[in-house]
Formats: sequence, structure tokens, C-alpha cells
Amino acid sequence: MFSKACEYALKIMIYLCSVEEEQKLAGLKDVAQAIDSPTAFTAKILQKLVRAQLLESLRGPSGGFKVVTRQISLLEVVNAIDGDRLVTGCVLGLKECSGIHPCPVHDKFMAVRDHLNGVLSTTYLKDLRGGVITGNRFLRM
Amino acid sequence: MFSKACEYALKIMIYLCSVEEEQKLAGLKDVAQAIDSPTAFTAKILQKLVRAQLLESLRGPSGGFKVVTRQISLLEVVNAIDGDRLVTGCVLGLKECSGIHPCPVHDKFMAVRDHLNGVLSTTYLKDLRGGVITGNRFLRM
DNA sequence: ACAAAAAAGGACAAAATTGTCCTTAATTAA
DNA sequence: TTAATTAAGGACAATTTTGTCCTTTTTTGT
Repeated sequence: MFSKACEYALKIMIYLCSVEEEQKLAGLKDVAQAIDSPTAFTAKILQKLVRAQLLESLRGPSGGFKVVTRQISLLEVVNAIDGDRLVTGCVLGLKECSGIHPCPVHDKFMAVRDHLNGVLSTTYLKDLRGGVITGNRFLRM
Repeated sequence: MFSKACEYALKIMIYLCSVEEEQKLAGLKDVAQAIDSPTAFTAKILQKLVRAQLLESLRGPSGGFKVVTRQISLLEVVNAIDGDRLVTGCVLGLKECSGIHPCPVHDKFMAVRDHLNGVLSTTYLKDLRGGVITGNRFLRM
């Protein structure tokens, strides 16, 4: 469904949102440890999220990453890493797939995609913090 | 959502189902042309579908491929090529993600996946033949 | 029997994705 | 000011996915 990089990105964002107490920054190693991901690869994804303006970063000692202040939906994270192909592209890969030129499963999947899009666009990181903080939801294993 | 190979596989199956008039076989070139896919790569996918017993093949002149007689759901095609990861695996990639050890989006995506699974398991190739035959649904472009 | 046609299958090639390593730039604290 | 710390970023490596090519096997029609 999502690329590995996107899976990491979602976990990164949820994690950073859940530790964001007192504007504290989390460093690369913290993040990679928290979500059980390869450190160097995680750094690349963090960079992308910063460039997409979903994260802010600071260098130097006591530097690190934190989530930007505005609310962020899962869709924004997915779009930043995987683009909008999952939500807007044809499931059979047709370049041109629309009401006037539909693939054979166009209608059948329309509903699924709307459902997916709905969940992604109405679920915000802040909605997911709680479970991680209380230890009822997990980002690794 | 699906791998490229799986997209081709779905188109292959729908196409073969829609030309299956009088038990006629379609050859590799017919198939690749119909779904606008690279011929040699298409051959590999056809092989997989034969081994998965979703297709039957015959060699020699007038040989080719045809869909097995029983009804086939989209889920069977997807499982044959991509496995069941899409429908059964954790969207965040956790090895162990369940009710007692859920990822932060476990519940949110449960519904989407059930929806997806429902569409895949209750849509049969025969349900999709008509549109392709009448030219109202397209397998290429 | 023989030539032609078609799938089967092995080996390889290209591209994309995932992952690593090392250097550079920025910042902080002493 | 200097050393330590941390993100930024370039280059490269490994793996997976996608795609190609060529030979072999099977079957058909003559």
C-alpha cells in the first residue's frame, strides 16, 4: 500500500508528535530507535519531511527535529513521500482513467479510494499521539 | 497499491475472460497488445498465473492461454502475484500488529482494509467482462 | 518426418527502491 | 575560540522490481 519510506515517514511523524512535550527536539538516533528503522535511511526521510515543511530541524548540540505547529493529516505525510498516486491514480495503472474512459474496476474501486482518502485526510497526527504516549499503541515490533 | 506485475495480471485475466468466446485461446502477443504491456514481461506473468492455476495454457500452433473454468475473484489474482500482504499486513509494516499489539492506525485502517477485501473477494472476472466486450471499459491508455 | 508456431524457462540487464558511509555545514557550550 | 554535536547532503552499494533476450520443449499442419 505505502512504500517502506512512507511507512517510516508516518511512524516518524507520529513519534515526533508524541514526544513533543515542551517544544523538545528529538535527534536522529532517538527517532530511528523509537521506530526501529535504519538510521542513515531515516535521516534521508527526515530531510524530505523537513523540505516538505512538515518538520522543522535545528543543527548543532541540542538540535534535532520537531513537528511544525499547524495540524498535519496523514494524507499530507503520504503525499510528501509517495505522492498522490495511491489516492488519485488508476489501480490498473491506466494513464487516462476517468468517468468517460474508465478501466473495468473504476467504479468498484472508487468507493474504496474515497474511503481511504477520507481516513487519510481526516486523521490528524494529534489524534494518534495519545495511544503512543500511554503505551497502548506501538511504533515498533 | 498493487505492483506493476499485479496490475498487468489483473488486466490479463480480465482480457482473457472477455475474449473467451468458444473456448478460443489467446496468444502472448494478443494479450500484450490488448493490455499494452511489454511482451516478454507479460510472458512471465502469464507463467505465474498458469502455475497458480488461474489460467490454462497450450503450446504449439493455435496454442495460447485461457481462463480456467471456475469463477475467479480479483482477490485470487492479487494473491497469486502480490501475496496477501496488502490485505493482511500492517499498513505501517509492523511484524506483529493486532488487537493486543496495535499500531497507531490499526483501527482507522481496519475498516478501509475490510472494504478493500470485500471488493476484491466479491468481484469476479465474469462481472467485468461485459464492459470490456461492449467497449465501455478499457484495458489500455 | 519436418518445419513452423507457440509457451516454458534460464540468464541477463535496467531501473527503482532501500540502505550505508563519509564529508560538510551549522550550532552550542565550555 | 575551540571542540563537540548534530543535521545536510553527496556518493555509493545492495536489493527488489521491472523488463529483455535467447534457447528449449511441445504441438500442429503439411
